[in-house]
This record gives sequence, C-alpha cells and structure tokens, in this order.
Amino acid sequence: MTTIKEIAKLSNVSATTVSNVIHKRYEKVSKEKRQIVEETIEKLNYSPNMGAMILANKISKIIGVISFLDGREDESPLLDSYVAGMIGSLEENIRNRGYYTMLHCSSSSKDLLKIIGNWKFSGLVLMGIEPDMYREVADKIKIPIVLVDSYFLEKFQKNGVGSLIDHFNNVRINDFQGGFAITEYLIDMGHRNIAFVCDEKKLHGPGKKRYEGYCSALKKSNIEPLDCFTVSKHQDERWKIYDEILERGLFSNITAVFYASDFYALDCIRFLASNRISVPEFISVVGFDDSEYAKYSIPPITTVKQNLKSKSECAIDRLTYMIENDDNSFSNTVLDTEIVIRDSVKDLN
Amino acid sequence: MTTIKEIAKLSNVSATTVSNVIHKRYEKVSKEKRQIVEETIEKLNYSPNMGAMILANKISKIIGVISFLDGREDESPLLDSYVAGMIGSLEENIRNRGYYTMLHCSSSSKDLLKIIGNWKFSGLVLMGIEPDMYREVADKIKIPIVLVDSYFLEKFQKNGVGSLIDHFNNVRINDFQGGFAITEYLIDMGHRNIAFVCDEKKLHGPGKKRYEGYCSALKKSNIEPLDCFTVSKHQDERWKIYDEILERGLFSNITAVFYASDFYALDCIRFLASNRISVPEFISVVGFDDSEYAKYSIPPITTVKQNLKSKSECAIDRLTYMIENDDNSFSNTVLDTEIVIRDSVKDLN
DNA sequence: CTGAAAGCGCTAACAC
DNA sequence: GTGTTAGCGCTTTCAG
Repeated sequence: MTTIKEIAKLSNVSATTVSNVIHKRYEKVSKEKRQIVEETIEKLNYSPNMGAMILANKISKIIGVISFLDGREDESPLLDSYVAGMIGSLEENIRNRGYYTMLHCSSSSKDLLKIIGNWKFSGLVLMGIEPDMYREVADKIKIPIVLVDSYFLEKFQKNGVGSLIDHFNNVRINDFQGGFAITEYLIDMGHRNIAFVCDEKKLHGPGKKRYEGYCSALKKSNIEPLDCFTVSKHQDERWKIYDEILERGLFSNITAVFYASDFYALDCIRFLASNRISVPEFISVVGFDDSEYAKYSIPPITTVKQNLKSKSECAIDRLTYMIENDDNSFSNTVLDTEIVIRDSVKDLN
Repeated sequence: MTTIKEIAKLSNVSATTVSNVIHKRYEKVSKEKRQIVEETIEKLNYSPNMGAMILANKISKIIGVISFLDGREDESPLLDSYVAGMIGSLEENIRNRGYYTMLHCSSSSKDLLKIIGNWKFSGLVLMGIEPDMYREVADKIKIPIVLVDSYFLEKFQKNGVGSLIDHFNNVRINDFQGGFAITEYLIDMGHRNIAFVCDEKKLHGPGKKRYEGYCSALKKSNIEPLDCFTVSKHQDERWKIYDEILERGLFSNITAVFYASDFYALDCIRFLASNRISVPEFISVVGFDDSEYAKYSIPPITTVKQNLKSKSECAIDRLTYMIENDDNSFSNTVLDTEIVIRDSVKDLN
C-alpha cells in the first residue's frame, strides 16, 4: 500500500504538500509541485488509508444507511421490494458523491449509537425510524441526519413538544396528495362507493395521510367517506376475513377498493383470483407505491407512484450539502406523486 | 468519545491492560483488574474508534459486499428481489458475527481495488463476479474472499488454466440437481413435451447447469430434450415473439415450460393472461428461485427454492472462519435445492 | 509556498 | 501480570 510519505519522497516534497494537493488546497501549492505530485499519485495508484483519515480527521466519508423497518413476518427489511429499491438507490447516490455506504438493519438505539461512535459517520440516513428512537439518537450525536419516510410531525405536536417540529430533515412523499389524486381518479371513473384499506402499522404513518387525501377527494365530490378498514399483517388472517366478507355478501355496494400499499392490493387480487373472481370486472382495486407488486400483478395495478430515485437523490443531496457546508439547519422535503394508470380499474361511465 | 486511555486512567491500569481485556486475552490479565476494567468500560459506554483500529491493526472488521450483477434495464441490482434478499440476509449474518457491512455496487475492478485499499476490509463477498474480473482482483489482494453465485469453473478449465480450479471459495446452489428435480416432477405429472427457456446472460452461468439437469431428467425417462430457447431481457421483444408463437400456433405440442428464473415464468403467465389464456389449464409453467415473483403470482408458481438464508449463512460462516483462523484454503460449497409445489402445473395423469 | 513536528486511538513488542 | 514505548498514515498548526 502506497502512503503519502512515499508519494512525498518520490516527488521530492513534504507530506504536507501532498496532503494539500489531495485536498485540492491549490492556493497553498505551486503549479509545478502540484503537477509532479499529481503524476506520482496517478502512477502509484495511491488511495488513502481511511483509518488514518478517521483518526486524524474524525471524519470517515461513511454514510450510515440504517433501516428500522421490520419486514413482514420477521424477515430482513430488504425483502420488501420498496426498501430494497430505496437502499439500492441510496447506495448509488452515495457512491456517486464520493462517500461510502455502511448498511445496518434493525438496530436498537444503543446498537446504533455504538456503531456511530465506532465509525465517525459523516452522515446518517435513517429509514422509517420511530419518534422515540429518533429523539434518543439525535440528542446524543451531532452529525448530519436525514430521515426518509418518517411520519411523526403530528406526534411531536400532540405531545406538546410543538417546538420540535421541523427540527429534523425528512424526505417523504406527499401522501395526502397521492391519496387525493387516486381517489379523484376513481371518482372520475364513475365510482362512488370506495373503500380505503390499510394495515395497523401504516395507519400511524403514511396511511393516515393517504386516508385524509381519500376523504378530502370524496368530500369534494359530496360523497361521504367510509371508515378506514384495517387488515392484518398475516395473510391467513386476512384471507379468512375476506372469505367471510365474500360469503356473507358484505359491502356488496362497494365498487372500488383503495389499498394503502401495492402489496395488499395484490394480495386482494390474488384472493379474488383464487375464488375465480376477476379484477376489475367484479371490483376495482388500486394500490400505492408503484412497486414490483403492482407492475407484475395480473392484471397490472393502477397505483400511485413513489419515485425512489428522486427520493433518494433528494436525501443524499441534502445530506452531503449539510456535511460539506457544515450546515445543520432543517428542511422538510415533500415530493409530489403521480398516478400510474394500469388495468385494475373499471370504467363505470 | 471515551478512549482506551481514559478507561485506563479511571481503572488505574495501563492502556495495554485495557486492550487485553477488550480482546479477551484473559491469560494476560488478573481477575481483579479485568473486572475493574470491564466495569468502567461498561460505565463509560466505551466503544472503540475503528479508525485507530484500522491504523494499528490493518484490520477493519468491515466485510465488503460487492454486487456486480447489472439489474434488468440499468437499474440498481437491488431492484432484483433475489439480490436484495441476499444482501439483506448477508447483512444480518455479518452483523450477528460482529462485523460491519459496506455495500458497493457495480464497480469496475479498478474501483474495487481502490475501495479495498481504502478500507482494509477483513473480507469480501463478491456476488456474481465475472471470471476475468475475479482473477484481476484476487491476484492483487490477499484478504479472504467468498464468491456467491459465481459460475466459472468450466471457463477456467477451457482456457487451459485448469490448475486454477477450486482456487476460490464459492457458495452456490446445485443448479443441476434443481433442474433435474423439477423436470422429473413435470414428467411425474404426465408431461412429455417440455420446453426450457433462459435468457442469454444466465445461459453462461446457472442456466447452463439447469438445462443440463433438465436434459438429464428427460433422458432418464427416454424423452428427447428440446434445444434451449433464449429470450430477450426486454419485455417488448419477448412479448412480440410470444405473440408470434401464439398466432402461428407454434410449438402447440408443448405442455409445460420450464423457465430458468421465476421472473420470466411470471412474465410468461402475464403475457398469457393478457391474452385471456390461463395457466395451468392451457399450459403448465415452472420457474426457478422461489422469489416473490413466484409466491405472489396468479396462480402461484411451482418452482425450485434457493434458500437465501442458508446460502448467505454459509458464505459468512466460511468467510469469518477464514478471517479468524487465517486460513486461505479453498472450498466450494454446493447447496441442494428443493422444489416448491404450487398451482402452475397441470396434472396430466 | 513549503516542511518539521505533534498528535489522533490503538496495538504489539519489549522490558520489568 | 503489567506498564512503557514506538509507530500505524494522515492532518494540522506553526515556523521559515
């Protein structure tokens, strides 16, 4: 492994000069020396020892990507195609900006604090962290943090800690707008009796906003929204209930179901298919996320698109800006969504 | 950040003793001191500065997880649910063994060599690397490497570099056995005219072995295998050809198709569904991998299960063993598969 | 502009 | 068993 010292010796300069060249502090280096140094760096294929860098600098160029989302049924969170895609996209952006990605899943706050101490992360991307844990972590460290898909503005407010609002960087989509848009689309297609379905967990986060969008769109058309239906995370429980609904002919006036996520929308279509009932002829179904589940469903599902790429780009842009400009101010980014029309909605007009 | 020195001072011992306690070199420390040190470590919530560790040790406890697989259509490889699941599972195993995961995608060998130099990785997991690049990388570094899903034994042999065979650690599944088993299942179900389909790229790797398994199972039953069909990576091209096949009534004697991956099996089912043709009534379809595509297809696809968990556990077991025992011997691990029977095959008996 | 020197936190001889 | 010391590779004062 070539070191700065060797470069220095071979270039007939001091280590300091080499360091200055590396860090592009060109005001401090003459043109000639700079050129010589750059050449020998190139020739020896020098690359810095990050260990020494951390030690001297207290900065590692590592961005910690931490996922707290517990996947369905105890699996790695990466088994969820949304999370996996997000992490892949984050890695890409991090790499393109000259940082390194350290991936760490499902940790306790103690765990997390420890790993942060170990590595002197330059910055942190926290995916789906819960309010309590965020507060615990953020209080104890001073490195730039960007949250992705975190939904606890209201919670802070309700607890009377209103002053904390916006005291974090969060990148998320406009769930309200997405819920509104797709509900409006359903109304346009002639639907009046539309159900909204979500799981328990999501209801505390994005699901709530999506539901509000749904309600708002219906009210705008003078339609009374229905209460939110909740489904279990476990397929057998879900299908049991679906069985019952089907058998008893419950909710037979409903013509469309808006699922708060593609996964459940697909699950519903699969349930119906297993009973030889087809979508959208029997009932229309829409989802949310535009994940692979929606794309590769039969029929493909009309849904609300979350643009992973712009989300992750936005997060890493913000994070690197904070790191490089020593800026610790806060900004909340809300990305608009767009609906993707496929084949799971029947036109009632 | 608390350091070893502070621990030492507060415990009235030297830094060396603290270091010895941390590294569990208990022969070198008296019981009393050990206890005192452990207590203050606990109290101060000490965690080591990995930068210093790298510098002093040339060892980082980082395992580099590198993916070379170029995802479908230029996306991050993590968009493929198989790769994503694998990485998630690797991370879990790495974490459980006290190492850290650095994720890096789609790099050139130069890139890779550089990042290895930067970080003094303790070990490397290379996913789907090509022979040439592997040789280039492996020649230049001496850290433990485990390959996952690499398929180039034959290639080395053909090139006359036979002596290199087994000069690497590879963990993969027994594609031949998997291909054999599912083909035999199809035969058991009364199918005689079975097609095998694969994409160009896979054909050079796992697809080949799966095809051999297919051939072998057919021959065992005295059935002449068909040539391997290749499909394009691009959906529109695939569907165009499928259209033609359907229109002209080509291959109408075929009763079952064995796809070398679930993704294409699902794609075929989707194509048929879009033409109002249902599986398995019209034709039987099986896949390979047991990915989400197979699980959530309509109908669910009968397939060959790759156990991600055991694969990644196996890889990390091997890697940490090599690291911790300074063992650089080679061993090739081939994991058996099992078939998962679902609803995409018609019983012709 | 340039270089010498100290120090970041930890480990590994080595001497006691 | 225990402590002292030197040094890993880099950055950063601070003199020149």
